[in-house]
Amino acid sequence: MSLPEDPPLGLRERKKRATRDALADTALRMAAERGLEEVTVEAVTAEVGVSVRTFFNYFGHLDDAILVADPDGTERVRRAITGSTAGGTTLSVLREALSAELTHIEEGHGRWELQCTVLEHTPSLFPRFLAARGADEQALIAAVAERLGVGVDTDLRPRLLVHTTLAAVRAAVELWTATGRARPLKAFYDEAFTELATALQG
Amino acid sequence: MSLPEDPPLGLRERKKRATRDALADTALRMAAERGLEEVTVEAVTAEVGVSVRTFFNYFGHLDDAILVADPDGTERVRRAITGSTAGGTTLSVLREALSAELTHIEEGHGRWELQCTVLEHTPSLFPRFLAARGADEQALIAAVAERLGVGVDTDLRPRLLVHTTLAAVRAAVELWTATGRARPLKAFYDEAFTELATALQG
DNA sequence: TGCAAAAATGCACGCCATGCAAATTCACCC
DNA sequence: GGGTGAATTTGCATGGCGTGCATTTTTGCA
Repeated sequence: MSLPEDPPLGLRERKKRATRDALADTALRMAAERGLEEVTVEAVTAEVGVSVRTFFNYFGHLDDAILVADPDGTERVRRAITGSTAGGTTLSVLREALSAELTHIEEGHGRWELQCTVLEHTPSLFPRFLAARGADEQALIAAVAERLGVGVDTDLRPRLLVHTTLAAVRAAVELWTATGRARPLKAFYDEAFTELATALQG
Repeated sequence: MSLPEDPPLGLRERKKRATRDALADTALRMAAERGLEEVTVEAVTAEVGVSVRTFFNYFGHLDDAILVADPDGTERVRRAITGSTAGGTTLSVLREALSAELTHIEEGHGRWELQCTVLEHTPSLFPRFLAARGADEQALIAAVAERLGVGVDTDLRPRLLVHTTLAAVRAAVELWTATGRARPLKAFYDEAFTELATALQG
C-alpha cells in the first residue's frame, strides 16, 4: 500500500528516486548491521553500484542518508492535518494524526526500527537524528497553518501547537524507551496530554 | 558579575577552562565576523596559540566550539529550578526561570547575539544549534526531576514539562525572529502560554 | 535519429577527526 | 628548591569527508 503519486513520474524522475532510496536504505541497513563507524560512503556506493561522487549529489553527509525520514509517513501526517474535515480542535486533529503515526511506527513499519538500532549503538548520533526531524517539523507547521488559514510568520499558533504536540511525542517516546517499553507507546502519549491539561490548569 | 566557583580551582583547572573558553570565544567571534565557511580549526588555534590537536582535545567538531551554550546561563536556570522554595506549580517555576533567561538574552548578554549572527548567515547550522541545546535540555530535565522528587526514567512529567516549556520558548523565539522583533520576546512567550491553556481546555 | 538538458562520473584538493608516542607542564611532597 | 608521577599538550601519520570542476553518459523530446 504505497501512496499514489499524483503525476505519473517520468523515467528520469523514477530512476532518481530509486537511486536515492537505494542509497538511503543501504546506508541505514549497513549501519544497523555493522555499526555506524564501520560504514563508509565508498562501501555504500559500491553496493548500490554508483560512484562516490553521486552519493554526494543526493546527500550532503553520510548521516543524512541514514537519518532521512520515511517519506510516506511525512505525507500521511500532512494529509491527515489538511484533509480532515471532521470537527474538533486543531490540537485534537494534530494529536490524532501523530497518534496514528506512532501506532504505525510501533508496529515496526518504516525506517524507525533500524534507525533505533543505530541510535542505540551510537548515541552521539541522537542530536543529529532530532535535527533531521526538523524538516518534518516545518512540513507539519505549514500544514497546521494551512488548516488554520493563517501565516506561519504572523500567527504564533501553528508553531506553538506543533512544538507542543511534538513535546508530548518526545516525552512519550523517551520514557517508552527508558522503561524498556513497559507500556504501549500510545499509553505514554495519552498520559502526556492528560498531564499537560492538569499542569496548565492548576 | 560572574558566578562564584565553589572550590578555589587550581592552576591546572583554571588553565584548562581558560583555553576552552578562548577556543570557543575565538571560534564564535571569527565565525560571526567572516562567516562559518571562512573559519578553519587551524585559524582558530593559531589565534589562541595552541596546536590543532589540542582543539580536538576539547571539542569533537568545529561547530561544537561555536555552538556551546553560555555556561552561566545553564547554571542560572538550574539554580532557579532547584533553589526556588516559593509556591506555585512546577510549570510556573519553569516558565518563570526561562522567562528570566529570555530577558537576559534579549538584553544582549551571553553568546546568543553572536550565535544569531552566525545562524543568519548560515541557516544550515540551525538544526545543529538546536542539537547543541540538547545538553541544556537534559540538565533542565534533571533539575525538574529533582524538584519533583521523581526519577527521570520513571515519571513522565519532568520530560514533558521541560519539552512543553521549550516548545513555548521555541515558538516565541521563532515568531519573534520572523516578525523582525515586532514585539518584545517576552510578549510572544506569554502569549504562547495563554494560547496553550486555551488550546488544551477547548 | 539528432539535439539539448540533466545526471553521473573521475579527479583533485583541503579540511576534519582520531590514534599514538614523545615532550612539556603541573601538583605534591620531601 | 628539586624530584616524582600524573595530567596535558604536541607533532605526526592516517583515512574518510565533502566540494568544485570538466568530462562523459543518459534521458526527454522533436
